Amino acid sequence: MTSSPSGRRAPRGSLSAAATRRVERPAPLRQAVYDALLELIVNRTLAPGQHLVEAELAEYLGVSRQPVREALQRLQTDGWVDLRPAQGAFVHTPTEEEADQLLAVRSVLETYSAKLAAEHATASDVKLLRKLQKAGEEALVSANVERLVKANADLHAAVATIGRNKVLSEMIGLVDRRVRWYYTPIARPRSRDSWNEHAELVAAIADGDAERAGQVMHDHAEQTRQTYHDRKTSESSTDSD
Amino acid sequence: MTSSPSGRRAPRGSLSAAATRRVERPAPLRQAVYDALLELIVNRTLAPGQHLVEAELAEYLGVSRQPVREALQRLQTDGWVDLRPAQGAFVHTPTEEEADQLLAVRSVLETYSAKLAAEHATASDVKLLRKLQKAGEEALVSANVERLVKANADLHAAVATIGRNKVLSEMIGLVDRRVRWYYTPIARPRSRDSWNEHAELVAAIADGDAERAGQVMHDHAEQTRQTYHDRKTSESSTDSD
DNA sequence: GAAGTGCTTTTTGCATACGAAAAGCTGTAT
DNA sequence: ATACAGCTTTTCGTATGCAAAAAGCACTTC
Repeated sequence: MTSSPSGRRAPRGSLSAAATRRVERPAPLRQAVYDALLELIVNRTLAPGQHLVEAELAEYLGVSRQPVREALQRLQTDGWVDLRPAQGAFVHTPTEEEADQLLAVRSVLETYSAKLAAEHATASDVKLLRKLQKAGEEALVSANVERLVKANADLHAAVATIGRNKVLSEMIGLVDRRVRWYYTPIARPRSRDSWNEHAELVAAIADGDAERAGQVMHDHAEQTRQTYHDRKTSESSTDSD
Repeated sequence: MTSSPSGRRAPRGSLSAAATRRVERPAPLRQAVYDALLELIVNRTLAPGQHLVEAELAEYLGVSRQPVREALQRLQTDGWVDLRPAQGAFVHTPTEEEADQLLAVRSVLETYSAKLAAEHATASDVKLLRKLQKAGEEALVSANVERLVKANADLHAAVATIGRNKVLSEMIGLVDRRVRWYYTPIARPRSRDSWNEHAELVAAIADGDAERAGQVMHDHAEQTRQTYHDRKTSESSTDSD
């Protein structure tokens, strides 16, 4: 589709090695803005419900309103901000109901993803999973929440990738990021159990046992969901920050 | 058109009846453009792979490039066009692989949706489903492909809505629309069986039998997927349009 | 003192303008 | 005749400008 050896591109001379690496694209500004804003939202610099004024963001980021607008629109379709017709963008405020719905969908998608992974995993795939598992265990020991969250995300992403279904991977990526956004503040308690379950999952995938992998992932996801609810319940009284 | 005799907006007095109906919003232009372009893509006026030039679309639709750009970006995140960094938008060309992946994801999501529907369905929900089922059967008799496709979409959308999971509903909406885009040209053959399966599904939901509803929906989706593959296989020789 | 009304300010939505990159074309040299 | 190089044209990406709508504020009135 893209590469025709003697085709229109490939200006002059024969380049071989550099062919694989896509020419350094000008880096679309809107993408950078999107990433920057997403980061600000995820790390709570921009609080839920906050009104985002295009001009302010533009000045803060040193760009014009245009790329900011475009980034905000994508942020909307991805569920990070709400774009009210003539009022602008507001950081999305997650409701308990929505969080639960996301966790439910995540459970379903991840379960299927685990099954696919078990069916497709090669030796090197398993090797990668074991490496990520190890990284997770180490992060667990270091008690570094941020590292732990990242390790968790990496493992799940790897499983999705191994499943060889790009559509599914992308969806899981979207859902997981939002779940993590809601969930990060309470990610600590369940870490030990969580990584034990991960180990089981990796084992099932290594065995190529799709049914078991699916079952383990399902239980894992439901555990996470349960933990979220427990937290929420005990939350009603504690009024931190 | 939006004229309210005593002022543009009810300030904070006591209005009761009109409170439910949101004041007619100015209808964001980008949304209209999005809908228009999506329509053009779905009905093949804009062919897969075609290069969409912003200026052309803008002139054709009688607007400036700005709303067109914004619409194109949303179309990208929804998977309808590919936005190449410095080259513009191209109507997405669905590959067989991607179609299958979408059908697989759809199967998983719809199965869960059916389970939820069975758990949540009220008497009036069932009534609605039966009405939609009837509409589908009638469309089947009329042999009107377009009507049939719409009836099918309506039923599935209704099931999703009854499941009371908005996140899931939206996802199903996105996936289904794309599946239908790929699938419409070959929607005919399986209609009869398809609606028999629908009837079974509605019955299971009416019984509140989540397990059975899920099973029926799963089989239904997999049948669709199978049909797609069969078509594709017999397609290699026939070279229509 | 409270409520309503009109005005001002702010902010979005859309349009236009300009610079830069990419693609295509033409001319020339081998 | 072919291939390369430079130029031209097209089209995107970003910035800026302008009008309309919404929110906020102060004033007036009861």
